[in-house]
Parts: sequence; C-alpha cells; structure tokens
Amino acid sequence: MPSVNLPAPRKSFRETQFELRAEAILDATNRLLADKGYEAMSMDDIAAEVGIAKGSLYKHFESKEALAAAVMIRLLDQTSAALATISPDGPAIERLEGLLRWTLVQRLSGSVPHLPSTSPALQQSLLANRRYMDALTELSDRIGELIVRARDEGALRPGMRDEFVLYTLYARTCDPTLDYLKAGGSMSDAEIVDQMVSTCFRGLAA
Amino acid sequence: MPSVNLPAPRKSFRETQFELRAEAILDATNRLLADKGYEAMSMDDIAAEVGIAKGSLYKHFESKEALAAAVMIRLLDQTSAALATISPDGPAIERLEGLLRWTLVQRLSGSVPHLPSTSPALQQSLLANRRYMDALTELSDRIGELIVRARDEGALRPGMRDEFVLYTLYARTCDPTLDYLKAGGSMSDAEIVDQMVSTCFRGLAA
DNA sequence: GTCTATACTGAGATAGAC
DNA sequence: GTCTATCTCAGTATAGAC
Repeated sequence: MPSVNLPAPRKSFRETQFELRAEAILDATNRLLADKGYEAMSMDDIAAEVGIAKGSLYKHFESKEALAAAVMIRLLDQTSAALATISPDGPAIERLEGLLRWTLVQRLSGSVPHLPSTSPALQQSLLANRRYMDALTELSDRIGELIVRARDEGALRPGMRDEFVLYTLYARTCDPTLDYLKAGGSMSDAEIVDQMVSTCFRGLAA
Repeated sequence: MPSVNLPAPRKSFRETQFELRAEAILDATNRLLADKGYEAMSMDDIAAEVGIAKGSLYKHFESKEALAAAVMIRLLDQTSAALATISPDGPAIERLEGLLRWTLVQRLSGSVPHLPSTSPALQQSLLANRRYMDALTELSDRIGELIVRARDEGALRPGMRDEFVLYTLYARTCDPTLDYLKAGGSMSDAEIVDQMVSTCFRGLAA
C-alpha cells in the first residue's frame, strides 16, 4: 500500500445498484421497525416491503440482527451529523434542546427511536456490536460535552449527574408519549414536539 | 338468586391451594416480564421459575396473553389502591408526585412497567382485553381528576392538555432511564427515584 | 390437576437452479 | 444476485396417562 489516501475508485453501475438496493432495504426495515417493533417484524415482511425475495436479503445483510443494527448505526451517524448543524454558536442548553426537537421530528416522520428500549433481544445484540457501540459512544461523547458546558453556563438544575442528564435525553427521544399523542390525534405534530421539549427541560409543575 | 350479597363461602383447602399456586405463577411471570420482556419470555421459562410443568400453566391461564394480562391487571389494581393512600389530604400535585415515586420504587424492586410499551404484540392484545381496559380506565380516571385539581390549584405549567400530562406520567413509570441508571450502578436507588421525580416535575433546566 | 410427550405453527436461515 | 423451495428450531398449545 503506497498511500492511504487513494481517491475513491469510480463505482461501476453494478456496485451503485447494489448500494441503492441496500439503502432501500434499510429504509424498509426502518419503517417496519418503527411500526411493529423488532420481534414482530419478520424477514418476510421486509422482503415484501422492499419487493424482493427473502433469500436475497441475506446477500446484503447476514442476519436479522445485523440488518437492524445497520439501521440503528445509520440513525446514530445521521444524528451526530445533525447535531453539528444545530445552533452551532448558541449556548449549550439551546443545542441540547434543538437536538431533542430534531429527534422528535424525525420520529414523527417515521424514524425508529434512538434507543432499542422496546426490544430486550435487540438491545442485547446491539451491545455486542462493535460498530454500533462506536457510533453510540461518538454521539454520547458529543452530547456529554454539551452537558458539561451547559452546567458551566449555569443552565442546568444543580445536583444532576452527567449520566443522568444523558440517559434522560436519550429516553425522551424514544418516549412512548409521542406515539400515544400521535395516535390520539387531538394534537398537531408541532404541538406534540413543543410540549414534549418544554416539559423535558422545564417540567410539568408551574 | 334471592340475594346478591351472600357471604363469601368458606374456601376448601384445595381451592386455597389452587389460588396460591395462581399467585405464584403471577409472581414468576412478573419477574420474567420485568427481566426479559414479553416475547423473550417463554412458557417454559415461567414453568421452570414456578417449578411446575408447562402443561399445568394452562390449567390456570388459558394462554400466554391471558397470563400477561392478569399480571398487568393485578398491577393496575394495586396502583389504584396505593393511590388512595398517598397523601390523601395533600394538594393534588403532591399526590401525583407521590404516585410517580411509588411506581418507580415498585419498578426498582422488580415490578413490571405500567405500560406495555416494550412489546407491541402485548400492547395490541391488552387493548382487546376488557378487564385490562377497565382497570386502566379506572386508574386513569382517578389520575385525571388529580390533574384537573392540580391545574385548578395553579400547580401545573399552563398550556398542557390533560391527556398530555396523563401520558407523560404513564411514560415516566416505564422510563428506561431507570434501568440504565440501575445497571450503571453509580447512583443509589433513592437517588435515582429522587432525580427522576424532580426532573419530571421541574425539568432539566435551571 | 399434574405430569410427559407431541402436534402444529411461524420464522430465521440456507440450498441450489438460473 | 435473485428466485423458489426447504431445513431447522423454538415456542405455544394440547392429548392422554395417572
């Protein structure tokens, strides 16, 4: 290997098609995962949603677990990227609020929750997945920095540990309140997001 | 039927034994449900935990769904009963806070979460279960009254709908933050409960 | 009513033709 | 690489002896 920074080789038509298909599979899996949850989602369902045969799925992803992990990793990477663009020069607390807002909007538009808290089985397998854990650590580190800065800026209620704040934010991104309110139908999407974000940061009490 | 208020007949030894066994099954199911979740919990697991044969389970409960529903109904009934004893003469907001505190303590000591949000399959079947829905409605009505009173007393942040507050409280009782903090091991049970309750009512922000 | 043994089904994964 | 067909296994539920 003479150099580690070779220009990316031009991809053949075949390769491009293959990657597009993989993306389509991830999109379909994301929809089903958000809709039915991990255990209730079968490989047959995914194949039908994509419009290919079940066997073909295994040419792209070696197992159901690997496929779900790929969806979660893509989501975490997208979230890290989004975080960089959210009020980059604002106070830390504003960036945290913006991030929560962004994730709730994503979920309302059909994204899977950030934490696999709805499936102990999936959760277990993700903990053993190196690439997933790396992506999670990367995002958590960035959020962790914001938490420290927000505390330094006096924007956090005193007495809370960093990990408590971090877990609380993650938990809000997969809060079932969102699903119940959405299903109830009496609140608009914007209203749901506004109230969930302000309740997270300012609480239920007056 | 000459009277609707006959004294309860004395139960035979056999009947008592039967009911004790049923309770033991519910306890075991509760443990497994809290530990592994609905789908990962097999009837084999339950039978082993109780120490009886799998076939015998079906003499007590007609299906896995019915068994899980029985656990949830028992929990909701216990919660309604507990609510009656929590600061019965205090302000409504204090009663709501006490209820959340009580449910979190229950979960830390091994109870299943109040909402089946971890299993779409179970959730679906519970919605079709008459006795479960009755118990849920009963509890929700009592909480709903407290929410209205708390608002009248000026204790709630303005602009939130009743159903938003209700769902938020239910969601906090099954918040995965609790599991992560418990697993992390760096906070005591009391600390976890205190911080989760105050964050729910007073928020993350200063 | 409890046990052992078994029927039946759904679903993840693989084989082999094209 | 995609298809159809199949293997395998776990897990719910039931049958039948005692």
